Amino acid sequence: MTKKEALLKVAEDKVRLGGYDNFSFRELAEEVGIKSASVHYHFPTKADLGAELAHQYTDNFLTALGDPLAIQSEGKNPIDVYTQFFRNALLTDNKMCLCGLLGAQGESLPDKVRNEVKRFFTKNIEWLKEAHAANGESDPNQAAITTVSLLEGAMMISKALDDSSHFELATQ
Amino acid sequence: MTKKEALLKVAEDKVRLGGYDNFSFRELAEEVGIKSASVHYHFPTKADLGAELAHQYTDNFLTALGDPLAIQSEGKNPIDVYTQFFRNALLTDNKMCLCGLLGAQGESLPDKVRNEVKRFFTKNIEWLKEAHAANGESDPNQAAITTVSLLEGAMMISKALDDSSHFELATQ
DNA sequence: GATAGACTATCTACTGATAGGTATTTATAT
DNA sequence: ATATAAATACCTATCAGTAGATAGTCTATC
Repeated sequence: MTKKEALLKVAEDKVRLGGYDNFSFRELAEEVGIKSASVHYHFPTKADLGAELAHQYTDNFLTALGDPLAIQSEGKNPIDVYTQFFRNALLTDNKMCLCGLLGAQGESLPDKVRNEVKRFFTKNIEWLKEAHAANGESDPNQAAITTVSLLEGAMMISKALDDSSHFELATQ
Repeated sequence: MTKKEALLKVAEDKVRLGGYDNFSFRELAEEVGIKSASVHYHFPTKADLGAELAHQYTDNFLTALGDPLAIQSEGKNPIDVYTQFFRNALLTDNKMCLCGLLGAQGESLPDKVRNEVKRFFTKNIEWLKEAHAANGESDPNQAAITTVSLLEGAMMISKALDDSSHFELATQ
């Protein structure tokens, strides 16, 4: 893993725990074993780092999800698969969705970062629309927005109350 | 309005826009017309301010909501009333729910603040359980958690995409 | 004269950012 | 093949700005 990759990894953990302000160049540098000035070589500004982090997070998530139609053709319900990805993020990582937290902070973020967060949700809703359409939902758009809202909200409540059984109840 | 009340009001706006780190004693002082050192007279530490803010927010919200059974006896569905309060918070204030944002940031907050956020959600779920029970729901607890999850999530998505029509769709 | 609510002045710690230097590797031109 | 140029990835040193917090002082009110 390159230093740059390591920086993004450490930053992701910190942002998912406490938001955009929950990491500093000095902390990242220290955990990775370089100096804070060197972080600026890889990411000119903090906004650049945040934007690249959200962009990569989005791409990784969508790649891992795969294609909703392909999932369905394997006999699985794509909505269940989607839900399972959120459950894993909460239970395995024990952390919030990166873009959920950043989305809530939206108005205080640099434009660059906010745009990447928007991209995350736009692409997620597109994916869910396809999935709900494939399931024969009468209003795939509404179903998509409801699904992502419920999952992000259930994550938030679980983190707030520090009890992931709430996620299970809300997604049954 | 006392200076202390004014401080809490300014702090609430800032937290609801960007989270716990989105205000400083200096900013609050300036907007209220006192010096930052004087803020420490009213709130010894930032954690004290944050905790009192969340506590008051919770009390104000529950008081405004009223009693679910009383609402029902007026011929209204308490869940619709609850939803309307969230809608107002989003549309009128154009801001996130204070405890939604703080809840997502949970792990990076001082214990004092986190406990007040927990209190908000615990009390909200209690209220919703009563409301769903009054509505004859078979599993009021699950319904309560689902309701608050969906509303908080819909708020988050609306703020992230800067489009409150998502809230309307998700809550239909 | 005691208390409340402000003040001035100051502290230490940390923030993101910049300028400029040092190896090391890679690419290009002679 | 060798000299030169350029890009890579780090470094030291430092900056101005801001953070939360404290000690001690003043003043008005009760």
